[in-house]
Amino acid sequence: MTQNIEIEVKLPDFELDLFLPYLLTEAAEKLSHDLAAIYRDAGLSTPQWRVMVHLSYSGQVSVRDIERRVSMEKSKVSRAAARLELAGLVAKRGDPDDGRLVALGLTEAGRALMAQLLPRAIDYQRQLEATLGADLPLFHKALSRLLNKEAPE
Amino acid sequence: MTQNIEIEVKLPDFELDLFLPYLLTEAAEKLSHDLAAIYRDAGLSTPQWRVMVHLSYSGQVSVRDIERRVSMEKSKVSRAAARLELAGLVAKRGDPDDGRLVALGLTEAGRALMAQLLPRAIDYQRQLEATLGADLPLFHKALSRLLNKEAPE
DNA sequence: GATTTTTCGTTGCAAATGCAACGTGTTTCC
DNA sequence: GGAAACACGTTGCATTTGCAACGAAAAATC
Repeated sequence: MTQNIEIEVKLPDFELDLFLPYLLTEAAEKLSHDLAAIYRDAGLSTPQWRVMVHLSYSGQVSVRDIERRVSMEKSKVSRAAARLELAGLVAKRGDPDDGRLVALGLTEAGRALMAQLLPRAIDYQRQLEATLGADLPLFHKALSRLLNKEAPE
Repeated sequence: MTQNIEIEVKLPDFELDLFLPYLLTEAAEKLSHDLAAIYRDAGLSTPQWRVMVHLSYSGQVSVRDIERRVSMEKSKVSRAAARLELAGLVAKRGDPDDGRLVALGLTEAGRALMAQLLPRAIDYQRQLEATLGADLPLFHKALSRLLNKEAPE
């Protein structure tokens, strides 16, 4: 007859406050949330904002280009672009050379909107850089190391 | 009679690759994605994982506690907890002192699972720390500065 | 040059999300 | 002690999301 022994499994110590995936997520969500105040009044969602930003400093661009550059699902890009077109901020044409591609570009209204929003985003970036001060280059270096690190296993 | 002059709105230069909200989001998503490989096989979603982690180093805890501590919507916590209970990983009791509160805690099965998963998460953290090397303390400092920075406006 | 493969963008669908509203229980205030 | 205000956790609902599947178009293969 075996005894019924209650074994309390011992868990390793774990400091959530030092856990980098958690910390980074927190920081990213905070910055994105604060930034969103800039474009939300203009009726833009976050995916729409990202598309607009990309179109602001690129010329004619396909959905696939944005997908790769901003790492957004192509369906997300597609839907964001559709709404931006409805709002008159983005023009969507077929690429004359390749019938599969769509050529996205800002309309004049889109450029006018971004001419208002981008300076505010740049200003926010300046504030963040000021917050980091002299540590900024090192912070960038650290981020790019994390981004380029290959996945484990 | 006014001339119809096409004015191309000039947009300010904008380097997405240096934009901190974007960079942080990228890095956070990458780390979270890589980490998810550890708990996804166990059938845990990300919200469920977060709840499990919190319960691993706290005792009996209410939904509100988790909401505040891990900054997850209470509905998200509630639904994650409901599924964890169904899976037998979490026990949900009413708090005897306060009838509104729910007392969440790991079951033995839950502790056993986390005893498997936590070391792997800790190992992943060690890899990240190794990647950052001597810059780790400064990186932490930078992150906490960004997190504590008050929102503009 | 016809056929198979691949690429691109959209859409259908199931699941997840955020928010408000609700029921229940507790605290506050008179 | 009763009424109003508040806190907690769940649920309903509209919206968003990710993924797979699809049709159209181009590339690759033979």
